[in-house]
Amino acid sequence: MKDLEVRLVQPILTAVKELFNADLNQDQVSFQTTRKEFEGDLTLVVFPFVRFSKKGPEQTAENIGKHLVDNIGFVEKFNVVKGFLNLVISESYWLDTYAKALAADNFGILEATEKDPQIVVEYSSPNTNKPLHLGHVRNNLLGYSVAEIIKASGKRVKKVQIINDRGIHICKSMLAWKLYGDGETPDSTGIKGDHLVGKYYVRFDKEYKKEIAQLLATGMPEEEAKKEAPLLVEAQNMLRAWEAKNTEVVALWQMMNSWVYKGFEATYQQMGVDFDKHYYESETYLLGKKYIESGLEKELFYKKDDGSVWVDLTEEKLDHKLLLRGDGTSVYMTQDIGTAIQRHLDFGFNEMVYTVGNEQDYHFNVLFKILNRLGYTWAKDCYHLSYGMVDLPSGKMKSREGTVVDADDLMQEMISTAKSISEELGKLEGFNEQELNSIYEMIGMGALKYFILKVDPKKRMLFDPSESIDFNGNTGPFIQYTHARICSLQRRASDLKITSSPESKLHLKEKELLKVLLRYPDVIQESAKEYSPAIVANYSYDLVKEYNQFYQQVPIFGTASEQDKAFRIGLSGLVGNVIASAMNLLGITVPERM
RNA sequence: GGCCCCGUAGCUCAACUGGAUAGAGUAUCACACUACGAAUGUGACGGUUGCAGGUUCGAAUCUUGCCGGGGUCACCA
Repeated sequence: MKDLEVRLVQPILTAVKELFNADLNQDQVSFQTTRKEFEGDLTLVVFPFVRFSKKGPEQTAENIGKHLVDNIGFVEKFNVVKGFLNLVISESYWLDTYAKALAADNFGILEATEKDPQIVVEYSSPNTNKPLHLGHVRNNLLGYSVAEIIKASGKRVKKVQIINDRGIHICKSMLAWKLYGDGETPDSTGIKGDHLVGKYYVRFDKEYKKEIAQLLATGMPEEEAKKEAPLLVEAQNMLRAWEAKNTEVVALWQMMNSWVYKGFEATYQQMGVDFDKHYYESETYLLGKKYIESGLEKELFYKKDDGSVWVDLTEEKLDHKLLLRGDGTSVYMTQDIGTAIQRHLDFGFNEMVYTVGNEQDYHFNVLFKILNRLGYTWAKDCYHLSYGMVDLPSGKMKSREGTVVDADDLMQEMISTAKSISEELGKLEGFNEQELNSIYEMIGMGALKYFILKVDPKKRMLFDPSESIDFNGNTGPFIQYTHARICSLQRRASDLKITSSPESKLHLKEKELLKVLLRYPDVIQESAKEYSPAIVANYSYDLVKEYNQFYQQVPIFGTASEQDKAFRIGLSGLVGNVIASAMNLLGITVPERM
């Protein structure tokens, strides 16, 4: 469609010039796809021209329409409804475009070369003190998928994450394990490493609360009790010992983190996400300091009497923000400044995308402003892909109240639900155990991924575990099912020795389908531009729906002529390829049978 | 309280960035399997796009004010 628009803009500008003697620029030309109830393929909105033509909208549209038909070969005819000029594009245009799509190796996907822009996409970035939960699932799926979509739009992409492997949170787990752990390990207990460490994080909180209660009973004020509780003091000591590189503490830290990494690796693998480079906070947390200090010398920042360093962003309508503590240690912002600069040194990126929840909108707003103030012109090329929280029917997820949905549990539950539904439907006969399991996994994970990715990232969304595996309607399994059916069709066609061919006449239903199909390249570009996998997801559903209608109404192996059969098989095959390709961008695998 | 995001059918989500009669699914009801896979398709029902103004040929979309929901304003990350 974009292709059509590009080819029409100039002729339209010329038409306006010749007919009404007005010079317009191409921004004033706006198209939309013709609504189904009208005849036509592309619609030009003529309202903007009315003031130049000094005629009514209908008359203006008539004039332009006639001019286009007379001058452009592929504009066959037109009709006018109010101020809308509906253009009918010639059949040969559609067939040519279709033939090109069919001949393309990977229709809609652009391969990046060394000359194309380099994009860094950060996502996941977990803490190492507890396992991943539903919120991380949305983060990972979004980040991975956006990276894949940007890649498909013809740019180079590096996927990175920063692992928050140090700090008070991991010390809490370490301390609790040391005190109450009895030497438990993932091997000795059979518990996944991240879950085991998470278990001691919870244990810490429990014991800590007990201590606070005891202190309160002695009459100590609550504020003080929270700070003075022996466990917390000891955890803080541990953090200091870690920073001082105490060998015992560092060894414990390394051991427990290694458990967590192994656990995360399994979760990432199940989710189907991966990374090109990991950054560790333990290695980067000191990086930002020198940049703050040099900024201080240039008087971009200021120092308070207690020695803390601040930036005044009131001119940018933001607040004052702390950059270095009074004791000279760094804060979250300091590290992010350092890491951003480091990444630019590593990759020389043209753009960097941070996939982080919208509770950090303010943080990233400030971060980019500071980078800009430090003189990094690429600060404007940093983008915060901010996504909304995932709600449960029971309300908000709260770790304290135990209403957190664990990522591993969730994925297993989706897969086993896929299994029970499939068994109930009595599908899937003639597969062996291994094949069955692989199909259940594809379906369960497909349902989960699609359910999350079809929603506009910036919107808060509701996740209902019981309703998420709906296999009807706008769902992953519905799309997978259509793909499996198309594969079946192709197998049969091959048995019947029908080869696909683009040579045919376009019947109405085929043309409708073709129009949707040929939008795919534009959809990828738009989705990449908007950082929204939802655009690809919703498009896939449109395509599948259109195909199912086509399938229901148009016989493929029946009474059709040989030529029509060949055409329909070719068309179906391309639909199948586009579905597989689009799902692949979302990290969803499509089975050939299910 | 200041700032930011969100509010669309009973429910879950769309709407090509200002365009035609706001669309899908789900739920409810009614149809269609001797069929290329019914995990499907067709139809009915369902709306003052939170409310009230403004901008213009035209507003769910831009703007102002209210109402409701969430987030954020840490020497936490």
